Amino acid sequence: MANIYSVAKAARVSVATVSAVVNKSAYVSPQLRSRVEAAIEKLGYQPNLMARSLAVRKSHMLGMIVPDIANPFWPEVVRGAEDKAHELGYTLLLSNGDDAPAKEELYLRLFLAKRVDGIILTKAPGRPMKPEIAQALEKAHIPLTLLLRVQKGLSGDSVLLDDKEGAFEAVTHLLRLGYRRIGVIAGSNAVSTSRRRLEGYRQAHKEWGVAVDPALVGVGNFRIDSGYAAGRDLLKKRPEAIFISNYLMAVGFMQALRQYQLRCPQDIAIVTCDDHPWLDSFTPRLTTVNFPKYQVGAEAARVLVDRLTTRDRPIETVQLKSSLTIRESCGYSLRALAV
Amino acid sequence: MANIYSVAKAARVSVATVSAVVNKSAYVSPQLRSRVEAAIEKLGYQPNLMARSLAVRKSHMLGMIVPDIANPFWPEVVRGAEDKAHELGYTLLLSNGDDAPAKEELYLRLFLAKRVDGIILTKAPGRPMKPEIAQALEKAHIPLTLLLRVQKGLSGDSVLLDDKEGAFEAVTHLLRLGYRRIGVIAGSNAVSTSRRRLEGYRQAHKEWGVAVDPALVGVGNFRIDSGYAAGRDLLKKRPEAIFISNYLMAVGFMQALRQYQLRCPQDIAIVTCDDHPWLDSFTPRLTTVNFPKYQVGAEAARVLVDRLTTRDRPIETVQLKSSLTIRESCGYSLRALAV
DNA sequence: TTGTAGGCGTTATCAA
DNA sequence: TTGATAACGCCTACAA
Repeated sequence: MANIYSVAKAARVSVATVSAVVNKSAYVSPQLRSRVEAAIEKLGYQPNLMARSLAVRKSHMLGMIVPDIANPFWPEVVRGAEDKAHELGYTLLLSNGDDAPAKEELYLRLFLAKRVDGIILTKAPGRPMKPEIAQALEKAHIPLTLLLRVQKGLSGDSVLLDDKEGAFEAVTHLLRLGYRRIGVIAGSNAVSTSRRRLEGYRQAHKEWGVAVDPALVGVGNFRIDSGYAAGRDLLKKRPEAIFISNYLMAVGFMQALRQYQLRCPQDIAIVTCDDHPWLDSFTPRLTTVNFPKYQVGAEAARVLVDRLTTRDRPIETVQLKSSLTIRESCGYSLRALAV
Repeated sequence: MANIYSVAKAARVSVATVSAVVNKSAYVSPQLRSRVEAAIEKLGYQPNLMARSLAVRKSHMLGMIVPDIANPFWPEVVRGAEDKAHELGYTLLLSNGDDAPAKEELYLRLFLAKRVDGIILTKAPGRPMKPEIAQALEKAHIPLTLLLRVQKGLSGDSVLLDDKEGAFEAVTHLLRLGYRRIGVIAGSNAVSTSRRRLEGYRQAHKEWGVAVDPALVGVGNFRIDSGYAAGRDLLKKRPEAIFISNYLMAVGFMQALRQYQLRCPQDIAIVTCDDHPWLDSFTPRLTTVNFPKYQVGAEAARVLVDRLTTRDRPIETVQLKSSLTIRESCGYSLRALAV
């Protein structure tokens, strides 16, 4: 493939001149410029970005670790991040950490070796980041922006959701409809997101002066199986309503419901997290806490690139707002009169 | 960050020796080896993969263009491709082409500039690939593996689905249940996948000696809106059943159904393409043509890397098999006696 | 305004 | 067995 020397030769100029016209980094006389441009055209010259990165010591690549792109929560987030990254001139390197610290470390090391300029990380729960890795990141001046989850020991910019407020609204909605025995299926306690949603659940109860029955608090891991398992347990305790911390666990919960031949919302009301376009079309139509997924990803890329391009800026924490989308699964239509 | 010179100095050896131990590319005496290893450890040395790529003229990166990661069909495919790529020592560069030729060209050029070793492409419909780009790919020896869709003028390895057979099975299932006025919502005719699914639909009718009513053939673009629009039109023609070419259009169709206050499967039976774990949990439970999405992605990466590592191999075309997952939306339970 | 030359971090080819 | 040294393709002072 053509390189800068071949176009320089073809245009009868030096490589510096070619570089100048390619990067518009210096004035080049019209004659030379057009000769260079003609040569570029003729040879189909594409600057080698790897070589350029090596020279300028900037890869213009961003690493991103999400738990699992196959979990329907993430695609939109990734799409947002990718769109914004490209818009700003960066390429995204995507990895699935599976919430496993070992995998996360593997990918972090890969990012380090690839000399990405920055990293968007949704931290795996459990083991905190290895000091060696944290130091290497530090030494290489590779900034981290935390996505959704925070963890003590990890500092940096972050873009978060209003998990607590979202859960609070959701559970308040249920309380307002008259439900009192409200269960919850939370995610792992090791994840800040889960903890904050659980706090929201508790806070709502407190404000309404309703005691939380500990037997109605279930814990899962954000995957379908765990929603099913937690659902089987919880349903024995006869809750009137339930708040579920993400979509996949809600799917699992529905399986349990089906098995017990219970109907929603007649036998039990449901409010879940994460909205999806298709929820409108199937029954029961879920009432959900709707997080701005695309925007989360876009903001993460934006914040990270800001950090990269303007130095000495204070740490930035953006918190995006959720909104409650009310459909039938919360029993709204049945209970409306009770409001 | 430490480079090969600093570890060479720290270990009092030459860079060649360091390189040899890092890559195990030559015998190094135990003494020197351990000195080098100690230095690497101490300095936290990570070889710079960009520099290495420049030197060996291999980036170990694969470009991948999918229409839209936010369309729930793709995440699993991408996950499969990513897992396999990593397993084989490659990194995936993901881009969303939005089925827009202009975007596709943009990303193809980016891949070219980044010197990816190979490209997995789900071709956008419409305009064929620009000759200049095709030639550049050719000249740079960057192989293409086609994902799901073929297009005349584009050659190379490919991994495809048995679209026609899948659709044939689906529609045959409906015919077997006794439906005769069976509609279809196909994807764009410019996409080979759509055409083949439509062929399957026609073939099934032919084999059963049932004439296809042209008024029952709708066309969309794989997105929700188009499913809704096509649904509104089609429902006026009073089909007894319908076959829909992908999940998102099925979601749109359900909206139309809801608007007309029609029930599935009592008023109309539905079979769609693309299965998802959550389809089990919501009503109507869709009968679907289940494509092995993860495997599609994994195979694409595998085929591409095979092409990269063993030369002079014949073009490979892998075709993966679908299977019909029967639930209630096809009216199976209502019609079972009729079989 | 244009060109020369050194550096970015590796690998690979030869000598020694 | 080890070590110089020339690529790899580009950028960027610094000179002219």
